[in-house]
Amino acid sequence: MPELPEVEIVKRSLEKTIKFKKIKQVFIKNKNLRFKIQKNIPKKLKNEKILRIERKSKYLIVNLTKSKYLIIHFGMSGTLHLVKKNKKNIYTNLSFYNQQKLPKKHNHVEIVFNRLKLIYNDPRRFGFILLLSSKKEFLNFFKKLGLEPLDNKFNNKYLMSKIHHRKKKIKDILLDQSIVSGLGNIYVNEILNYSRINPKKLGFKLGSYEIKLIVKYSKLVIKKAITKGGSSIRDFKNSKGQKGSYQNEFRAYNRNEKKCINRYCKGIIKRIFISNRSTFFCKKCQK
DNA sequence: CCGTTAACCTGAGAGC
DNA sequence: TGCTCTCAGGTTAACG
Repeated sequence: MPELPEVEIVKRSLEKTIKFKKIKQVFIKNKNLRFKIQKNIPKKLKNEKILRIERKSKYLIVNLTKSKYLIIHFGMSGTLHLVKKNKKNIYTNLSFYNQQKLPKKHNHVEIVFNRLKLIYNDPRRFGFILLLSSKKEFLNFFKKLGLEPLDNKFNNKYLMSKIHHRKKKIKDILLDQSIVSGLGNIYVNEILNYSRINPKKLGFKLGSYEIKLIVKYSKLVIKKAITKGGSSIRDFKNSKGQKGSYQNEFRAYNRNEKKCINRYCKGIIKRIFISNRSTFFCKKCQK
């Protein structure tokens, strides 16, 4: 579900709430996520202190003492929730998805602190939680990831080198985490609309000017999305509490049959499918 | 090596 | 009300 900006928001929230806290206990209610949760996690995490919270593309990284890294990936439907203890389960929304009513049967993991509980909830179970126990394991796990859009090294030259020989559609290329990491379906749709590039266009057909636009707007869109607290979709009804607002800025995603917002363009956004994923674009200006 | 497709899951919403 | 169908913010194994 969450792409880079949403995970970044969760990361920042966790920094304010659980950083430097000591883990008292960990419960695994259901180990069957995308990967089976290692049995020894509760034992290994007990009494560990949280030193740092980091994020790498769409992965959340909880850095513990003794070079332990708890990796959380949210898949399509994973969210984290903080529960204040003792009082009758009052939820503090950290995920920015406003799940006021927490469907408890999908609470798979609970990390208990002194007065707080951190809960991993994931109906579809495409996400996972993994413990890496050394810097070496850590580096190995992430070695295949491409640069993130906001990395200074993510520039025209880098992207050109990754794209110029590819026969895949540019949308599929941008979703490939080994090329650019952190983008997902929403933001790729947005970036291509800003760049006025047809998502079906093949990589090797893109000119250097188009590559330049993609680099520019990848940075712009991701930056703005973080500023806006990410995108919260499909839960608009629950309007209390904090929630992201980038969904109000969408130009393409979820805007089937609506007017293209690009300047001087009066085209209509259409929905098509590319690699089985909803794709929104304007035929008139995205060439 | 490359590109494409199906598969992994549950729930919400639409249409009948 | 209930049934069936489609779709959902992701990733990757397997195939040609």
